[in-house]
Order: sequence, then C-alpha cells, then structure tokens
Amino acid sequence: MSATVSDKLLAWYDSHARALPWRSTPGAPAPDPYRVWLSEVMLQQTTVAAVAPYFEKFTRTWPTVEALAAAPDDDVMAAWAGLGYYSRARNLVKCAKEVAAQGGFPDTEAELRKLPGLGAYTAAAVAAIAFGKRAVVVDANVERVVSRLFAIREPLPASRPAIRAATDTITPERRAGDFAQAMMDLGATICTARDARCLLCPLNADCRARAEGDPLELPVKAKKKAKPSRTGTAFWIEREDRVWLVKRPGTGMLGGMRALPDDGWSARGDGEGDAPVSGAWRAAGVVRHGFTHFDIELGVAVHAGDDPSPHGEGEWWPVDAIDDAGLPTLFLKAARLVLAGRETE
DNA sequence: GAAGCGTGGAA
DNA sequence: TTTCCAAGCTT
Repeated sequence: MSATVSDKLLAWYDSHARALPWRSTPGAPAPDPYRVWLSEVMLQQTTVAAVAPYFEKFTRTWPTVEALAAAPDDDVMAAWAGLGYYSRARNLVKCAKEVAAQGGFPDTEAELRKLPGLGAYTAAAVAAIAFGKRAVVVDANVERVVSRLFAIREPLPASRPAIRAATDTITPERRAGDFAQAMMDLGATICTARDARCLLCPLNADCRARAEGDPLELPVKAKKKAKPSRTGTAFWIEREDRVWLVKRPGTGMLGGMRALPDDGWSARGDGEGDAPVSGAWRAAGVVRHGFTHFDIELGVAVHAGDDPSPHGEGEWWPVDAIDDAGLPTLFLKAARLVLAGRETE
C-alpha cells in the first residue's frame, strides 16, 4: 500500500518545516491559541518577513489575550501602524475583548468563525493548529498547490469550491494543523507563484499538473484591472515643536489611525477640501504611495503662519517622537519629507 | 459576486 | 519602472 499525499507531506514537514516565531516544532504539543490567533491575523495577506517583528513586539507588550484586551485601543492601533489592512487591528481589539470576557478562545471552528476578523481560513487554521481539530484550511498557498496537484483548470475564484473539496480529500484526521502548515510551507518554498521546483517536491509523483507538463500555468486567474491615480494634499501644522495630528474615522481608508489632516482625497477621490487652518502655506513636496486599489500623489503643505489654531478634534504630537505616533506609511512618508527638507536648509 | 482595504519585496 | 503578489475579511 502506497503512502498517501498527507503521509508524504507530513514526513517532508517533519524535516523541512520553517522555524517561525509563532510555531512549535512539528509533532510537539499545540502552541498557545493566543499566539496562533495573533499570528494568523497578522499573516492575512501579509508576508512572514513583514509579520515577524510585529509579532515579537505584540507578544512582548501583551503576552496574553487578557493583556491585549485591557490595552487602550489607541496603543494597539499605533502598534499595528505600518502593517496595513487596519480593519484587522480594529477587529483584533474587538476579538480580544470578546475572548477575554468569555474566559478564553472557543475550541471549535464554528465558534471561532463567529469572532470578529476570523473568516473561513483563519477559523479553520486556529482550530487545526491550536486545538488539533480536523479542519480544511485553504489559503492562497493551498489554492495554488491544490490547483496544480489536481490540475484544476477552472479560473479562480470560481474554482474555490472544487479546490476546497479536493483539499478535504487529502486532509488527514490527525495532525491537520501540521498538514495545513506543511501545505503553506510547500507553497512558500517549493510550489511558488513564479516557480515550481518539482524535483524538490515531496508530492511530485502525485501531481497531475506536473504529469501534464504545465504546473506554472496553474492556478488560472483573471487579469487585474489597472489602478487609478488620485491626488491630494496633507497638511503639516506645527506649534512649539509639536505637530497637529487627527484621528481618522473608524471605518474606511486607514480607519481609526492617527494621521496628518488632509483635504479629503481618500473620501472624495482627488482631494479638494479646505485646509484645517487659515494662513499661508508652503509646498514641501510630493510623496507617492500605492494602495490596494489606487495610487496617490500626495502634496505636503506646511503651515507658514504664526500661532495656528486648527479647528476640529486633534492633538499636538511631539515632532521628535513622530515615529511613535502610529502613522500609516503614507503619512509617515509625508512627515519624513517635511523633516528631511528642514535638515538641509 | 465584486469591491474596498496596505505594505514591502521580488523579478 | 512596473507588475505581481503574500497565512483574507467585511460589506
């Protein structure tokens, strides 16, 4: 009787698993559900390299879900700054409070799925990795590996039901968490988007796409639409070595994050709103930034008048601590532009 | 089902 | 420089 796909993959994982900060060694007791959940949320659409320092910082600052639940929301949002997709941070706060109130994480996929920020993938991953439950874990790696393994030629996303069904057939009863992580390691290191290193693959004898000669053609994806460009302005208003920062609304672009005031480019397309304070302005330059669905050229205007008194809510933040304000990358670029221009004057 | 939602690295 | 992409979720 020949070894199954999951047998081969688990054997490969036992000797080739990547050592990652949130991971226990293969076959070892399940890791802390808090660390599994935190890492899975951070890893949504985000690379291992980008997540690692954030995971270290979060677990050092807040070692338990109770500690995270007790933290001021602003501190958590600021700690997330730079990692992107800030709705994850908003849901992280909500989820931590719910879990702490319940006395811990639920241990079933169905209950986990009800928590904010846990979709089909994350609920299955936490159930399998942290609680040893059999769950069918499908992320972008699994979609690619399974599309190739079964030669599924229907384009994504229509092929998702077929991919999930195929993944179900190879998911083992035992070690489903290791199996899921092994599939993701395989997708990250062997069966990648731009390469298929079939000679190194433990599943090469089982792979239909390899047998048919075109693993790199799978999975088939629809072409992406071109990204539009927008323009806007951000305002740097300084008084007594402090800069005026605002809190963005809790939903939408960069929601809930500290920011420089701007002219409404994120809400209205090209910015056209008024400056938050009257007076003279000096153009400090332009920063370019790419978001998921548009690019932005953001002009940065520096207030040139005396004793500004901005209207609306906000806070005066020490300029020399701007890196600690928790600014999303676009506004951090703008701040650095202003400060760099100052040094060369 | 489609659109909105960040960022940085690789090729 | 441009394009693609990475452990997706919510509405």
